[in-house]
Amino acid sequence: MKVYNTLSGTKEEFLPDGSQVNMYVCGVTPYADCHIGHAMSYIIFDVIRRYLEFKGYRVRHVQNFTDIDDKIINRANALSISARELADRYIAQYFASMDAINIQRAHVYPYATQEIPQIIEIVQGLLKKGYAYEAGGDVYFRVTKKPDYGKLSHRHLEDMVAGARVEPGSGKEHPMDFALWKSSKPGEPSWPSPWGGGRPGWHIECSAMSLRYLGETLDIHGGGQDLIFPHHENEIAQSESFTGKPFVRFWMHNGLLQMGEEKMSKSLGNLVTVEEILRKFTPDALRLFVLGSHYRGPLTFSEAGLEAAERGVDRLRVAMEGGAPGGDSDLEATYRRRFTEVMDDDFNAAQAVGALFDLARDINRKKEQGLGTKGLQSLLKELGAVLGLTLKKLEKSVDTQSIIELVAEIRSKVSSVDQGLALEVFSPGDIVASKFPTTGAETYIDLLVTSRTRLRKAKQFALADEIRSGLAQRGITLEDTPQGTVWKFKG
RNA sequence: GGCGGCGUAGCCAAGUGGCCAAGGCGGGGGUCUGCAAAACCCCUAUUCAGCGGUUCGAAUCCGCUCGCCGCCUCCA
Repeated sequence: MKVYNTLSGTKEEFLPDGSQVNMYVCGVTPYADCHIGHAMSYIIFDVIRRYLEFKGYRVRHVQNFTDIDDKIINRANALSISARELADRYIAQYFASMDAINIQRAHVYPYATQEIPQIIEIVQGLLKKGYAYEAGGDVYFRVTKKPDYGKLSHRHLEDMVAGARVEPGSGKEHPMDFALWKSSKPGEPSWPSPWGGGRPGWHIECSAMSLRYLGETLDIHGGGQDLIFPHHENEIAQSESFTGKPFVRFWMHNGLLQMGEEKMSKSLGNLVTVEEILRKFTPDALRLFVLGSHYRGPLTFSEAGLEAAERGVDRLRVAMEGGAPGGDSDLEATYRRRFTEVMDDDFNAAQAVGALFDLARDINRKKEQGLGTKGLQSLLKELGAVLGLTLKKLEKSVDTQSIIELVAEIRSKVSSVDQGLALEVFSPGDIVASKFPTTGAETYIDLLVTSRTRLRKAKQFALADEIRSGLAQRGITLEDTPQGTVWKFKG
């Protein structure tokens, strides 16, 4: 399979050492709710991992939490809680959001604050080799000592220095030198070190964690494109200077989520949280929205786009319903091959999704023809799962009370039309059931559906249609099939 | 100033030298249905921002022009 490598700027043949793939994905700084940009990135790397596993690789996935930095300290101070408390709160929130959108958990989630000894060891090693220097309790990386500094982001030191926004740090030898260790100010969280009390710089934790949990050379290191510079560039500088080995075989970066004309970012304050999205759309719809475009390209957030994705995923859900035993091994093999071919080409999930829609059409076609569909349906389920789609039926909550009101309304209308019909439509047992509002809404919906069927048999179509439209207003759709009427929640 | 990306049907979007330019949403027609819904069938880009060039052949390669965006500062 081919995978695009940011380092080379081309697609390369993906050949890990053995059957194991070591994958490190940059995690979050837990100081705020997860937004859909995070969702996009982690959905993408979730699919990459799921596909590698589908291909038979054993993936070891490590993802960090940067649980100490300026933003955490500032936010914690503003809320008058400890940095630890704040980080723990948002780490819990991170897991809740990601679990909700069916992201597989990494095997290890190291915390920056729990890797201090490893970090200090690396900083000491870099000092010893002359790649770093101390300046007043801070330790900086000496970028001029690394001749290929800039190789990931494809820039040169001279160009960067020429840029307007580079400000020389007080004790820095070179404006692009970056902190490995920062001395702490009074009142800030602090860890003892050979250079005095302080805390790690932003980039060093990833070098320490990946080295400890995955070894000197990673197969895949991923994150958003916004991390290419300076974060990942600096990680390379640190890690390779320390170990003398190549740090990463494949650098993978996802495109960024855009909000209309501008990007979504914390500083612009135009964030949409995962929680907000899930109030309106299903996790599958969010996934389909993300996977509909290429992972390296930008994605523009839009409610209309998510609505389209919701309708689309509903087609896949419908294809999973019903069906008869039987298979079509040729067709199954064709789809499996098509799916694999496009995913082998740098995880072209958009093409894979296209294959799933065609597969769904073939399933529905066979259903119409009365042919066996179970084989194709289990394939759709399997390939959908590789993309992290659950294809679960929509489950929404309904207002039981409003359904009961509809029952009462319909009953009075039926009896005003024909007393005898009323008795027939709502049998005594039905009416007894309706006197107990503690019963779930399903009971009443079923009651209405049954009554509607009887009304239709009696050619009372106006009343039957009132039941249908009444339920529709309450978020429930009816479908009359040869096997009878089924109801479902509206998408 | 440096680096990188984008511009494909009403909308989203795949496609990087050659079968009819994926797929989704939307729209139109039809089948089914008491009517619907869902599903299925057919239609919805002779054309890929514009202009030149390379080639037997380009949306795909090269050049220029126009428009848009990201990174270079915390960010997935």
